[in-house]
Amino acid sequence: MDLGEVLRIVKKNTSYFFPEEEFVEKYRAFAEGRRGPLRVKFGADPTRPDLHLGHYVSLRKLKDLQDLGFEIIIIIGDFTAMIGDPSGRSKARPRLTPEEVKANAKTYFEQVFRVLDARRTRVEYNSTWLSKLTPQDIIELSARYTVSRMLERDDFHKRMEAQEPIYIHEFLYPLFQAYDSVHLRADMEVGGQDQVFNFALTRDIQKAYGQEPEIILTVPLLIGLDGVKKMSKSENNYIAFNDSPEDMYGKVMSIRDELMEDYYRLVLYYDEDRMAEIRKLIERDPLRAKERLAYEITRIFHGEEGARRGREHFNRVFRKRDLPDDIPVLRTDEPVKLSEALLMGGLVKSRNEFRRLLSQGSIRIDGQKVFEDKLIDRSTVVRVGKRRFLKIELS
RNA sequence: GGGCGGGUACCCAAGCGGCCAACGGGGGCAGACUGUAAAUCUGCUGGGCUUCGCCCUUCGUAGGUUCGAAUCCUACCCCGCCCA
Repeated sequence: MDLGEVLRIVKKNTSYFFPEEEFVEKYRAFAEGRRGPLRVKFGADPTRPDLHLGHYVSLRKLKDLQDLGFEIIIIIGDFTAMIGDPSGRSKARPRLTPEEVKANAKTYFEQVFRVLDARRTRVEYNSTWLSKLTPQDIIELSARYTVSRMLERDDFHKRMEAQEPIYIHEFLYPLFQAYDSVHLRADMEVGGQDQVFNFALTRDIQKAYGQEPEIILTVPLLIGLDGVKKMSKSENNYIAFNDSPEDMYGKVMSIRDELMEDYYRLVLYYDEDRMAEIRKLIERDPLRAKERLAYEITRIFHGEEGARRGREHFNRVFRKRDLPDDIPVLRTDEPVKLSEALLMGGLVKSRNEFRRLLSQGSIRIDGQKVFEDKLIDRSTVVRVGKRRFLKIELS
């Protein structure tokens, strides 16, 4: 494969790729057999094993690199998880026990290896080397960077201005992450756009340890379901790998129209020719464009069959306002009040919530709105709002 | 260590003796509309109830003053800023 083609693949959908000359040099050496494959580092956060489409953007990129013959190294940050990445956050995360880390890592890999080839992927836990660092080592490491440079980082800067606390150990996060790269002699690191600071710092640290600095490759952040913030678990605006086909399809349908283009490009990975086509479709027939997007994305994770199921469910439940084919059932042997049934079925959290919904006309029995707490004395289907259902079976 | 400011519901943030379950915004939920769980508009958003009124719990923690406190006092815990 010629260099131009390699660069085209590597640079596709990146927000930041730097420095290109260093990459070219390393790649040439690799292609000419003067060195082994480039070691590409990717950090995983074991506190949140539930992967979502935002992660998919990075993983898809890694897949390309893997297919170019590079060595993909996934770092399970079990040690750094005790600190918590300060990126975009204001609170430290809780510490995890080794057992929790192990369990999380397992679910994590189940998801990652739907995209990457497990046999060709190396996995490392950073506690392996970080827990062996002595206080002297840590002093040595932290002596390579200054406080003011650390404070340049956007997150810290904002927190300073907002007069929010910054704890000293939070400075250690980027330093330890950098040390991972030193330990592995990483040639390249992949991550989201929000990792640019950490990666840049890593380059400096590597140089300070007399190593060649890693090449930085970041992918754009995917905007989440709220249409504003980046997709993340803590914002609860994400589409997870493990969402059911119905949820996945529905969630994609719920993104705002303006986001479709991003999703086509970053998630479906369409190239420029197809994007031109898609832009026209979005313009002409946004609903069809979104249906296609929802179908294609669901298909990645659930196959053709799952995508069809998701679409079918959506059209039935939301467009036609019919009942889904899979409704939770509450069995009872004597008549119950509607409020009791919904409480037991978990459709409402409290009686007060029930009363509110009732007065707003959100509760339907067999399709008919009800406004009082009726006694249910026959088998029936209750719908709360658009999305909550309960079948009550009286025996 | 000293001085000052601050800790309010899921988040941000008003309130500063009774009209406070507590303004406003965000988020969430719901209704209308629609091309969808888009957009837009509207309502609701601690719990319980014998439901248009009542009871319980909540304003960092623990006590106290008062007929009555998120609002005043005391102690303690925590955060920010400045000085050292």
